[in-house]
Amino acid sequence: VDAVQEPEWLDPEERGLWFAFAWILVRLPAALDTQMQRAEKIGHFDYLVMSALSMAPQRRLRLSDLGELIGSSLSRLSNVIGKLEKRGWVRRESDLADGRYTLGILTEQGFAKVTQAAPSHVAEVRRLVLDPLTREQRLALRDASLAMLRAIDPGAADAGRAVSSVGL
Amino acid sequence: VDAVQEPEWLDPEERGLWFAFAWILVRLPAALDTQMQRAEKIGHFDYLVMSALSMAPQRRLRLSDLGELIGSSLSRLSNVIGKLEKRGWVRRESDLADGRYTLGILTEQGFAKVTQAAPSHVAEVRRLVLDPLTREQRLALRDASLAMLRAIDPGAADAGRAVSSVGL
DNA sequence: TAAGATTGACGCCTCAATCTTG
DNA sequence: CAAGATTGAGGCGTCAATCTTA
Repeated sequence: VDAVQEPEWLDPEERGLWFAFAWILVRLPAALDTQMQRAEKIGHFDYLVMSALSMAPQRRLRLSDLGELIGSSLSRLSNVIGKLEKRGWVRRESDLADGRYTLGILTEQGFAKVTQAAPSHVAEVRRLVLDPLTREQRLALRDASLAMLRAIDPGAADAGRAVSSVGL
Repeated sequence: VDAVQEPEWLDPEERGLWFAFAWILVRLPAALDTQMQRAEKIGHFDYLVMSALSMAPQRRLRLSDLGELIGSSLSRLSNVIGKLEKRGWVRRESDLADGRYTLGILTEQGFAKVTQAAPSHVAEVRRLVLDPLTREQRLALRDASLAMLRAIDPGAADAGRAVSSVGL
């Protein structure tokens, strides 16, 4: 245990936090994704894309805006949109206002799918995140998240707020 | 945890937490991985593997134990060990006590690499997680993490403790 | 020229099938 | 057989290069 003893190492209290939290960072996303895949036959990220579209006016968004909103690269998004197109849940359309943009548009079937899958997702978020925490812990976790977010990317605070208008 | 009658959607307070936290779940691991890749030319997961080995007696571990310790599948681990072998940081050896096991053994160069990379990693954890939080927030985040961990996998509480002896 | 979008190459992860050892 | 480990196929993400539109 004394193999790596840097002057800059973490003290026991810091380690207690970091190890517990690091496990969450690994396990929680995996758990959410597995649940969505099993229960609804759709990946968590795909669901996020469709969820964002479902909340947007006209259920449509420019791909670049959508990417920014959910924190995805354009190339990843392009592939996912292609996949969702094949499933009949999303279609593409060139933006009439400016041909450089491509609109991602949720189809009726896509909207139906999101509507069907949402309760399952919400239930899982409740089960794994909300329910296990006390009200104080929930508030602290929110504040801690915002504080870390500022450290990670000072410009992302706005994006975070944008997402919250979407309904992850 | 079978909730009897949960609302289908989140109320504003719950959403405030979930959106902020979900953003962390996406950004923080990516930020840590990018930093390790840039600064030390090694992925976060690879570092974790070598770090675990560096703490073990004789700097060696059975692959199955190592996988359990850091929460990795055997196939993923096998590939990573192969990669680290090519870099000269790890070598394999059959377990003399039971030939079914394979030992992953950290080489001198591998140990040197971990030792060199550790301060950089710790500094980043401090910068993104520890420093932005108050002491109260750190304690709350730890407790919240443990509570969520129990909900995700009741048996993982022990694993979490095991990792904390390793020095993620 | 710049920004949005797309594509292909490459690497990584998961799953299932397989090999090995006891 | 059972457990540990390895391998190959398939899906996915990133990066860089390219195409398109303004």
